[in-house]
Amino acid sequence: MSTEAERGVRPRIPLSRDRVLRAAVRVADEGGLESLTMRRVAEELGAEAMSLYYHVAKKEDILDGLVDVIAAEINDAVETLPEPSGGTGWKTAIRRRILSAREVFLRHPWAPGVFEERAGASPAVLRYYDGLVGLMRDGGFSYDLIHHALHALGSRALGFSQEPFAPGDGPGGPDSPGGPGGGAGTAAPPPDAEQMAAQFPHLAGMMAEIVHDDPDSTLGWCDDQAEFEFGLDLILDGLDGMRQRR
Amino acid sequence: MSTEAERGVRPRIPLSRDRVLRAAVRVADEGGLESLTMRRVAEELGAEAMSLYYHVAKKEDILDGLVDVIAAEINDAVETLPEPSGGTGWKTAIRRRILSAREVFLRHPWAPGVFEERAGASPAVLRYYDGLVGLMRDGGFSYDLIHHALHALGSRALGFSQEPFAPGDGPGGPDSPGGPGGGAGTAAPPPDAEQMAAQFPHLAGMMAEIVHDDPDSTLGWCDDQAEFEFGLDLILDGLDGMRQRR
DNA sequence: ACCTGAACACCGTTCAAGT
DNA sequence: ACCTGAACACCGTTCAAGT
Repeated sequence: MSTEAERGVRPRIPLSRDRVLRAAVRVADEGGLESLTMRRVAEELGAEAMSLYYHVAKKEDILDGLVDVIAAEINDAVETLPEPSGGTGWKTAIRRRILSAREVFLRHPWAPGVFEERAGASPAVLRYYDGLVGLMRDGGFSYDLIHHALHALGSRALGFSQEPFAPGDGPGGPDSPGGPGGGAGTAAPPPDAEQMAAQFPHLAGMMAEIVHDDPDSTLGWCDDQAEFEFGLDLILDGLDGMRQRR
Repeated sequence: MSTEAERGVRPRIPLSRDRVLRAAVRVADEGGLESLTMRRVAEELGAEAMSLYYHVAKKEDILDGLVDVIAAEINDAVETLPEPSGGTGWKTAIRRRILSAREVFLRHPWAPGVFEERAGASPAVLRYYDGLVGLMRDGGFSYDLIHHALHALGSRALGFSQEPFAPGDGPGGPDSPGGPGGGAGTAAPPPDAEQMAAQFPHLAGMMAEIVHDDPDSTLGWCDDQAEFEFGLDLILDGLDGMRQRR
């Protein structure tokens, strides 16, 4: 809510890499990734931007550290989960782990964007994946199939899906194209809601039915949690079939 | 390779939104997304950065336009594909479309990052999805299942997977943590190659077997194309089962 | 109508200087 | 050992001014 400086908490406590990273998480949680500047993080700590460079090498170092912090938060949540029993216990266990990891990402909506390209650098992420591999191994998977499985799950293994297209978003976006040209060059003029049915008949048909089936979902909202679980179970069930066929 | 200015192609041709976008694609293709600055795009056109603002509203407008340009390139490739025949023709058709789309992304490695958050604004992307929906509808899918399917496919529907963790990347990254603190706070010290086996036994076991099975893949490289197709087929096969069970 | 020079606010980062 | 002021190079963007 308010910075330490504003609260009058003078910088008695010395800075540290750890305090810098925790401050960075707070800044990103409040203002998103684009608000995460060296100056803003320093302000959060009641210090100057230049002081951060004594504890982190550069901004990218903070981003790497952020991945590690969030992955550690995931590991904390995941390692207190109950152990799998027999049968398809592997699937329940993996499912539970992934869904708890997802809860962490729901608390830090900026995190997927950072994980997307920096997950490989974090030991905590490796630890998380090590747990997944162990669970699948215990469930009777070959290492080869586990390897394919991790690729197939992609970011879903970590608990987020990052979908580029949300069916139900109207085209054109928040603001109109702007500029004098008008024509988008490669594209037709921005279609309004009615015109869309003509240009994208199948899409319009699908959306109409979805809205009809669930009137609560005004303007084409989707249940993210249900869709995430649908996709997850589709993949896990497919993998289970392959596991048994060996 | 060289800018128009360097080549001596004086800015006789007036600027336009279209030329700006095509120049932006060239800049991103050559230098990646971080090299895409207003000044650099202008330079590519032999103009000044300020001149761009007569044809685009702001930089975000360029990014939206970029999505549309690449999506149009995908549509061009995809709409010349042969029509599906009977049986599970829907699957072959969808598969072909997605794999051709993927080829476009291989030519523009920066594009997934932009699509990730801006795909909804592009009419060309809508057009692409409209095609997918039509194909699945013809294949006997309900709109409801198509809707789930698009969420389950996620970015794979567009032809890219954007995996946050590539099994085989060593931890620690290109450069060491830096800074005086040493300890990463939440994480153990950076494990070297041998120590990794102790800290991440399952991961190490998996990687050892993969490297053993395919000695060509020195240092844990994976066949991206094969993994993409594995995940894609896993999902498409699962969907086909659900389609038949209705 | 189309383009630009000068200028502004804001970045990340360096470095010599403070305590 | 730890922090900072001043400064630099580089962003996106505005605006009055040129043709």
